[in-house]
Amino acid sequence: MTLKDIAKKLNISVATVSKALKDYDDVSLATKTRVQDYVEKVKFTPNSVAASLRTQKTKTIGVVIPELNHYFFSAVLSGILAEAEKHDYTVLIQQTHESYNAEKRQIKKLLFKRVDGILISIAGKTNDTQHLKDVVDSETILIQFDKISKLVAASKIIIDDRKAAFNIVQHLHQQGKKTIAHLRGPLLPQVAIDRFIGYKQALEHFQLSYDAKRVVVCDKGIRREGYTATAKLLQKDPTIDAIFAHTDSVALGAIDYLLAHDIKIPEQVAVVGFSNWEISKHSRPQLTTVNQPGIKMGRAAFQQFLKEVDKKYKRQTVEPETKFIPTRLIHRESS
Amino acid sequence: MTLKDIAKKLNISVATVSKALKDYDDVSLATKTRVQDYVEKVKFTPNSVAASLRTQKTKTIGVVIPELNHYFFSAVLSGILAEAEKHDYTVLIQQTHESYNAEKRQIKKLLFKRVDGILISIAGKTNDTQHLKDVVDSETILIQFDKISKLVAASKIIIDDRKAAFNIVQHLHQQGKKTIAHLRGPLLPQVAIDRFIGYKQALEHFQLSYDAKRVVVCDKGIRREGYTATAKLLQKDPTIDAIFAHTDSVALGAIDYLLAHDIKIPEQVAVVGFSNWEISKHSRPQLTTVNQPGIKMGRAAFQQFLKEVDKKYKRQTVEPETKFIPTRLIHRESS
DNA sequence: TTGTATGCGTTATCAC
DNA sequence: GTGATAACGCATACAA
Repeated sequence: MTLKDIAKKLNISVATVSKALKDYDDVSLATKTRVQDYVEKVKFTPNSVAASLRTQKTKTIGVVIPELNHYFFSAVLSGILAEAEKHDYTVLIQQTHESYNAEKRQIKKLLFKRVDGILISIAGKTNDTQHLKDVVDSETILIQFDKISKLVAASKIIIDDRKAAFNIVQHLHQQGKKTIAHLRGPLLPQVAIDRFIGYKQALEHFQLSYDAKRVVVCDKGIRREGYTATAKLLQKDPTIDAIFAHTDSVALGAIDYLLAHDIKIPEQVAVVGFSNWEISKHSRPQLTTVNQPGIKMGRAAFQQFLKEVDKKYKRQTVEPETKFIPTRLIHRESS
Repeated sequence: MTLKDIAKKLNISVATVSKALKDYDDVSLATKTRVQDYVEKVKFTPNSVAASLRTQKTKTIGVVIPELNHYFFSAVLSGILAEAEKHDYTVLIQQTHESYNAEKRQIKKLLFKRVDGILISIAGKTNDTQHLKDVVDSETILIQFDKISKLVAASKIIIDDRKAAFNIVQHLHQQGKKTIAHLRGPLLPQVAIDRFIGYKQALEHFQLSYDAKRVVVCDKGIRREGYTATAKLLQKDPTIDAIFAHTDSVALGAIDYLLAHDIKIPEQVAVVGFSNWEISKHSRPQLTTVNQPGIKMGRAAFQQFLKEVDKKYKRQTVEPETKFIPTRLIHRESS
C-alpha cells in the first residue's frame, strides 16, 4: 500500500494525500480528515525509505561504542535513546569491542546507511583518526563522547577526568592519607591520561610525594588485575595507605587482596574506584567511587547532535564544542 | 557523488557502474577494475537508502527490549549485534522501559523504517498483543526472545525456565534443604509463571511440602524487595531453610536480611538467585544462581531471523519454531 | 485548494 | 559486454 493506492481509492492526487498526511495547511480540513480516516482504517504505514531518499534525511543516527554489555556504556546508550525518541530519531547501534578495524568498518557502514549523525566513543586501540575525519568530510555530524580523540575537529562530551581524579586524592588527603598509589588505565586513551594527570597534580598541590613506583598500569580493567597490581604495589612500598584505581572492578580486585591479607579497609589502606558501576554498591565494604553519569552524557551527546544538525539545515556554520558533565565523589565504606 | 557522476567521469553507463560495483559476471574485468579503482580513489560511498527503495530490503533489523542498562539484555543485544554484523545487517534499537505504549509506538516506527525483521522481548505489562500481530500481518519477520507471548504466532527463543527452576529446587534438596521458599516475579510474564511452576513441580517430585505462604511476589525485582520479602517469609514460617529468588538482585536482598540477623548462609538458610548477573559473583557470599546465556540467546534469535528471511525470499512458507537455550546451575557459596 | 511533473540514487529488465 | 530505461514511494515547486 502506497500513497498512490490511497489517492486512487479516494479519487484525489498523490500530492494531496502526501500533504494531508503531513498536516499541511494548504489542504482543506475535509480532505484531510477523509485521508486520515482512511489511512487509520486500513492501517497504512508510510515508507520512510522513500521519504529519506527524497529529503536526503534519514532521521537516524549511528552510535558506536566499545562495549555494550557494560554498565556505563549501556547507560549512555540508554540516555541517547531516550533523547532520540523524544525528537523522533531512530538509533543504529554498533559495537567495536575496542577494535580499531571494527570501528573503521562500522563507520563506513553508517555512512553507507546515510545516518544524519554519528555519536562515538572511540576504541581503546584507535590512534589513527582518518576514519573520523572522513565522517566530518562527508558532512555527517560527528559527536564524540567519553573516549575521545583530541585530534578530531568534532564536539566532545566528556567528564572532567583530571578534576575528578584530583578530587579523589583530595578526599584521601582529607582522610589523613599520605602515600597514595594509583592503578592506572592503559597508556593511550585520553581518559586514562587525564586521570593520571589529575592524580599527579593533586599530589603536588597537597604536597604529597609522587613516585613512579606507586603507579601500576592495569590495562584490561578487570578485577584480577587489581589483585595482582596491589600485591606488586605493597611489595614495592609497604607504606602505601591508599589506592586510587582507575575503574571500579580494578578497585574491587585491590579490596580482594587487602581482605585476603587481613589489611584493614580503610584504616590501613583506603580504596577508591571510578565510575560508580552497579557492583560498587553491592560490594563489601561498599566502594567509594566517582559517579560517571552515563544517562546524562548520552542525553547531552544527542542534544549536541540535534543542535548541530539544526544549524546545518539552516546553513549556519557549526563550531565544535566541548561539554563537561559534572561528576561527584560518592563516599562509601572503603575510604 | 552518485553512480551517475562516476558513469559520466568514466564514460560508461550507470548500469555498468552498478554492476561493476556488485561484481556481476557480465561485465569485463577491465571495466570492473577501472570502476573499482576510481571508487576507491574518490572514496565513493553508495547510497543504501536508494538501494533499499529499489530492492525493498533494508538489511536492517529492529530490536525491542525492556531495559538496556541491564546485564542480561545488553548481553542479548551484544549477541544479536555480533551475528548481525557477520551477516551484513545493521540494528535499530528501541527500549520500552517495560511500557506497553512505548512498545506499540516503537514497533510502529520500526515498520515505518521498513526493517526486514523485528526481534523483541516484550514489556512486562504487555497483555494485548495486537501490535505484534500487526507485525506478522505486515509480512515483517518477528522473533520473540526471553519475555515472550504464547499468543503470538512467531518464533520464540527462550530458556527452559521450568526446568531451570526445577533444577534449583533439586539442588537445594540435595543440600538437605526441606522447606524451600520462593521469591517470585510479577504475575503476568511467562518467565515468572514458568519459574514458579518449575518450583512447584520440583517440590512435588521430591516430596517437599508446598505452601502458598512461602511464596512472595517481588515484582520490582530490586534488592530492597528481597530484604523485606525475606523478613515477611521468616516471620510467617521460621522453619524455612532455603530461598529461591527469581532474580539475582532479589537474592542479594535476601542475603542482606540474613546477614543483618546473623542467620548463617547457607547452613541455616541457603539462597539461590537467577540469571548470573555480574553482581552475583561480586557479592559475599558469592551467589549460587542459574546462568542465563544472553549472548547465545541473542545469536540464536538473529540466526532464527536469518533462516526465516531466507525462506521468505525463496517464497517458502515459514513455520514458527520454539528454541530453548540451555542453562546450568552455578554452585557458589550461598548454597 | 488541488493536481502535474520531476527527481532522489539505485537495481534490474531488456535491448543492442 | 554494455547501455537505455523504467521502476521503487515519496516530497515539493509550480501550474491550474
